[in-house]
Amino acid sequence: MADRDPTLMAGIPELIVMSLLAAREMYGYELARSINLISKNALSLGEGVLYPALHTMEMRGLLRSRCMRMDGRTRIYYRLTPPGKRRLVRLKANWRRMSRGVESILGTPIHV
Amino acid sequence: MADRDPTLMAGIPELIVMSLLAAREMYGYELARSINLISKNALSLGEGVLYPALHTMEMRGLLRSRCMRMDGRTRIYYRLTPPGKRRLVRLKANWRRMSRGVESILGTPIHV
DNA sequence: ATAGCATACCTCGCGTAACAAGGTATACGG
DNA sequence: CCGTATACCTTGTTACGCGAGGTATGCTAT
Repeated sequence: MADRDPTLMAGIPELIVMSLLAAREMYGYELARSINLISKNALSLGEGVLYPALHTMEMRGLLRSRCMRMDGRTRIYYRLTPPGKRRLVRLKANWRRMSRGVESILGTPIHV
Repeated sequence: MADRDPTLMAGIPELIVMSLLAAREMYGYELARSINLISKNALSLGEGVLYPALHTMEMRGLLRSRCMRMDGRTRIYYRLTPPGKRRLVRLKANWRRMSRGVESILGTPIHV
């Protein structure tokens, strides 16, 4: 369980969210802004993608959330669980693998 | 038309098929084998993905097909049309962009 | 001959993920 | 007290990727 590889190339939202959460606890809105910021707008997770993704991941036991009041704001912070960390390792490896695969084809002017 | 960016990160089948066809005319089965071969099995397009994709792309005017008899085999060869070439340029740029975006996040142990 | 395998094409139906659009509520500055 | 930014959420649609299955032909070995 929590061990499937859905579509080989989709699931980037899951990958980048987990990757950010590996560094530190963050809340939804913050994740959305960080993704835009760090990737220089190459990536952009709409809230209609982000929030459902967070809920699904939590339901699958990959994330844990806790409600906190900070700066007069109620926020839901998420962090990785151990299964989530394990899954992140696998997702990262899959990404690199398939990314290299795509590059190998893009950079093949003359092929066999 | 023939100008949409579907899901930001899906459409890899379309990208790699067009990328191969940019080099030379190929037929479906050959594409499937080439993708496995060149990517060293990092990528694998099942026929349930490949053939529908080819049909869709042809319907959208990105590919043209012609039936040929070769080596006692009937094959359907596909090649890029001018709109297809233009679209390939865009898809490639999108791929690089989003690929770099993902890497920027994966490689961010300490972030802002 | 003929069985079996590789080649070569195809379709149907499912699950699910990405997305847009819309909705609620609170804090804060002017 | 109004607008904007923050912060969360859901619903409905779409379409993509995929597995499973189906057809037909040519080659090779028995």
